[in-house]
Amino acid sequence: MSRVADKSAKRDRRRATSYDVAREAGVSQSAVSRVFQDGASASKAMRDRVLAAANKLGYRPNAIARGLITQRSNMVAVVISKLTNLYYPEVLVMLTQRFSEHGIRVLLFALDRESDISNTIDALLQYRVDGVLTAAMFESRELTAVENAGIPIVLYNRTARDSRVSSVRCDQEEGERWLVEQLVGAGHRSFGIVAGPEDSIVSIERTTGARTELERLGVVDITTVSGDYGYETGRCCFAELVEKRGSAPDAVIAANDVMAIGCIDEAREAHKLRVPEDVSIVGFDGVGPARYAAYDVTTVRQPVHRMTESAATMLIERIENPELSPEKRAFSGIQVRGGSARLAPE
Amino acid sequence: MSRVADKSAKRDRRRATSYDVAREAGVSQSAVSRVFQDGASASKAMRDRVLAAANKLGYRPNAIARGLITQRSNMVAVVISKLTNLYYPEVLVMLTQRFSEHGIRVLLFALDRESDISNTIDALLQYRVDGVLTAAMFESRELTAVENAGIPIVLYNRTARDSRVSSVRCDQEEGERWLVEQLVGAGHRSFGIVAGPEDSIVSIERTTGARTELERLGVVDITTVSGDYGYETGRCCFAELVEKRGSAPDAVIAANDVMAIGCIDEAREAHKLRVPEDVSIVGFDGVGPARYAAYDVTTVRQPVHRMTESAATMLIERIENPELSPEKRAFSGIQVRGGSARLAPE
DNA sequence: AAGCGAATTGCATCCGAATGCAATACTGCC
DNA sequence: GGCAGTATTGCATTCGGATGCAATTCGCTT
Repeated sequence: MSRVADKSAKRDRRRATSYDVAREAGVSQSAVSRVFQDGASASKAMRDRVLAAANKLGYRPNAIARGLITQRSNMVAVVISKLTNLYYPEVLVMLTQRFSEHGIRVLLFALDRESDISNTIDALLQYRVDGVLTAAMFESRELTAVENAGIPIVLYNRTARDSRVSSVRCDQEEGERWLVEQLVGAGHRSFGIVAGPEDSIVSIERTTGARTELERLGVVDITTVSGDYGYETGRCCFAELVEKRGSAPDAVIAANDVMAIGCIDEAREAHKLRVPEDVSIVGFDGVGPARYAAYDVTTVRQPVHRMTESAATMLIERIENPELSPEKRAFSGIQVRGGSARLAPE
Repeated sequence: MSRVADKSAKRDRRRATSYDVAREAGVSQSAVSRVFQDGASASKAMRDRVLAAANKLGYRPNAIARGLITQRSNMVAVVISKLTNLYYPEVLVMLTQRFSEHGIRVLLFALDRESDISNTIDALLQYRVDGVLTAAMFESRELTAVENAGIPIVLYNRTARDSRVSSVRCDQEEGERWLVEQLVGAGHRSFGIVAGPEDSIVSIERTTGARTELERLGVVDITTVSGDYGYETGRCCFAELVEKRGSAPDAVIAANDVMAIGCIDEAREAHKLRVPEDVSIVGFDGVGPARYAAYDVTTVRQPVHRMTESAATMLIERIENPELSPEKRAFSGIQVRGGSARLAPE
């Protein structure tokens, strides 16, 4: 009795397989398999019978089993790190949708500590993902591990010294050049730079981009401090800048919008400065809060939509044709002339 | 010649299997399999030889094949919808980390249109996920489909009429009661309510919670408008409120922080009102921007950390023991007395 | 009605790892 | 030294669907 109950419970739990459907429809398992494929040949009669049976049993092809035999899991790994900018959620949602339009699922990996990365690589290799899209830092060694496995990889907003790797990025240097030109053109002569975490490549690109351009234009009064991309550190950084220099600089260039917002608040609240009259503050990214009326940050917006579109497409192309050579795409940011800075007249 | 080249290229591409390792180590495939499991018996000598061979060949067990035979994919589906609040990214990252601590991977599904949901269900059933955690709306029919497949499911911030389903949520009604008490206690008598999208359960809970409590306290002057959780509509909603009523209400209760921020900006900029002197504005969620000095929103913060922890744990427990009965947990929000509203003295 | 090519269908095998069972090796004990 | 008892190891099978090949059926021509 208990055995019977067990068995029936088990049957309820067990999902219908192609064999079950085949039996139900009185055809072979291959036939069922073919009906659930695109290019396979199957007569209308067959198709109808199989679909009816499948429907009756609630059959769905097992993607795991299919992946085993076809050597395609139809999954890609998307790797993000915790520290990444506020705007990544958008990126994530957009990417997921792009992939899903192509029948590809996203296996998400979020790492907070550096040490996690090797575990992460291990996991994604075990799951035989068809491709990897990463917005987190990969060392050359890690890239090699993924490449050796023959898995295409696309870097999002990071570039590898290793030139064999495809990447999509926003041209941070170009964006910073524009910001600097505008600020210098408006007469600012002393500058504060608020960098992000030291191991953030994006931050490095932005701050060195800004510094290089400042120096090219003959600006010598530059003070640099660094935060962690967060609001609180934005405030601290502004305070630190003032303390270091004895007074506020003419302009502050923050490595992202959130820190720029922190700077604006700190300037206004703690230092009674007017923005932009007393101090100009600019950011980078073009995230939502940068548009809030209280801040209206002058910034460079990343063309997130086109970037994710591009990244997904590049990865899919390389999954379908692994011989495709690497490609690096850089997108120009969108210049946003907000009210948080005095700029050169247009 | 070309055949040889092909073959070698193919071998490079093909990943080492347990058979390859077995051959290399001069043992059986079963032995390799056992070495890569936890509770299996294997002598030290065997283990060493196998690990050496595995290491040499860069072998990693194929999670897909393993999943097929063990009937456990070690993946859970996390479903989010595009419209969801700004704070979901945190949720997503935290969840992913919780699961990954248990060796469970996250398959991400993002839906923007309602119609997507049936495709999504289909996809997650095909991938034989071990569990489903959803922050998007599931109709009773969809819940049934998942349950019939014997897959445990946990709802995040939604409750199903269907009481057989586990869920984790923030007690929205309680939060709204507190906000309303505070506002009424401080003497506010006319209220505007800014609701979210009409199909958002969270919004419905919040606004009816607020309205019920207002009515209980004898407040009759209530005007309701609705937006889409975004900043822009927050601004529009405030304008709409003023237009509808002919003047601003004493207080505005927004369904989330972002719209509250929109209201604050609109009140200040377009209507030259002081916040909170002329109008009090409160939100819900406790997202990052709510803390920015320019807004300092009075709100109820969701205990995201505990909620995600709880949700992940509940799902994992039910994966490991499917007989476990459903459980609903409600967490109290954290009261944040910001500067955007006049409140009753503590 | 016979004949021919194309479309369908079934058979058998494969993907890569897990596992019950049986065979073997090893341990300690008398 | 012999034997019971335990720990290792290998064999064979299994998970669920895809696919090359051969057998069969169908449609159409003459």
